[in-house]
Amino acid sequence: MGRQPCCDKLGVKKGPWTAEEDKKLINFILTNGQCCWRAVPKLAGLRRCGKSCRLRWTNYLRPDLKRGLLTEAEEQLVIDLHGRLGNRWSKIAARLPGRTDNEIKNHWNTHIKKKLLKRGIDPVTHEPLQKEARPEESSSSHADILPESSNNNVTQENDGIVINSDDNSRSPAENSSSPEDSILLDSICNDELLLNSLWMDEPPLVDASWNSIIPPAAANINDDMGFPSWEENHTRLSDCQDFGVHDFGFDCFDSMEFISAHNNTLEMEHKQY
DNA sequence: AACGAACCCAACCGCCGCAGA
DNA sequence: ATCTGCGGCGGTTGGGTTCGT
Repeated sequence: MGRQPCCDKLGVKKGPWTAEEDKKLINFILTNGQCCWRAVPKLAGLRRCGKSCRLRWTNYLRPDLKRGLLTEAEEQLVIDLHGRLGNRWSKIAARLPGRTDNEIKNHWNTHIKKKLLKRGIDPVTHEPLQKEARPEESSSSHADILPESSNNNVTQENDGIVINSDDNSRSPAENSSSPEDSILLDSICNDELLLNSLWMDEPPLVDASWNSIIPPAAANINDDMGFPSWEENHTRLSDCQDFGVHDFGFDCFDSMEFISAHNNTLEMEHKQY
């Protein structure tokens, strides 16, 4: 019989969001928090489906989002985590504060895949590309590439996660990231507890800690962007990764200061079109 | 300058898992 | 035990931008 569409198709707007819609959504969420997304469009006065609102918020409007290209360290971390978790973009994104699964997925498909191929590494299995029977490149589906436990450095978890124990040992020369980036990467990659928690599929880390990290009174609003600077928050975000997402309540973030600053930012961004 | 190719990324689509009835 | 609705996830697409000729 099929499921009902998530929203009434009639009268529901699609396509790019306007500044006006963004404002409505931001204002609504900042005043009411993230409640049931299905109800959001109606309550916020938007002609969008709830799913679209959620996506817009999580991928674009969330104030903790870090814009711009991924740093070398972040990229390396993504590669490492992908080697262990596969295409679980949301889980990977949870390890990179300020990055969304969509962003990482896009970056993977457009940049990292190519980089790995250039290095002679299969982006799917994270193994060195073999001269043998892999015609053209290795972008085929997961299923036909996963090794059958024949590799000494790759084991397979019961849920299909591919683990590389040492395949990710790239030459340091390739990683020209800053010392701080390296420290960040190392601290995450070498953290056995953290990695174990990944295997357990337990989400110890956070994708939403920003809302309490930026207390309204203490929020350091940048004049140009309207958001606290990433550099400043990053340490705090990293620190806060020791807490679960549920340790932070959304409702504590309710800054009219932020709303107006954010609105200004949005206007500026939309004017660029 | 004009055109096509390649690239990038925001947004959509459809499926899945979970919770509640 | 089954059904239904919702949120979330990963894959895909389409339009805009940049690059190369």
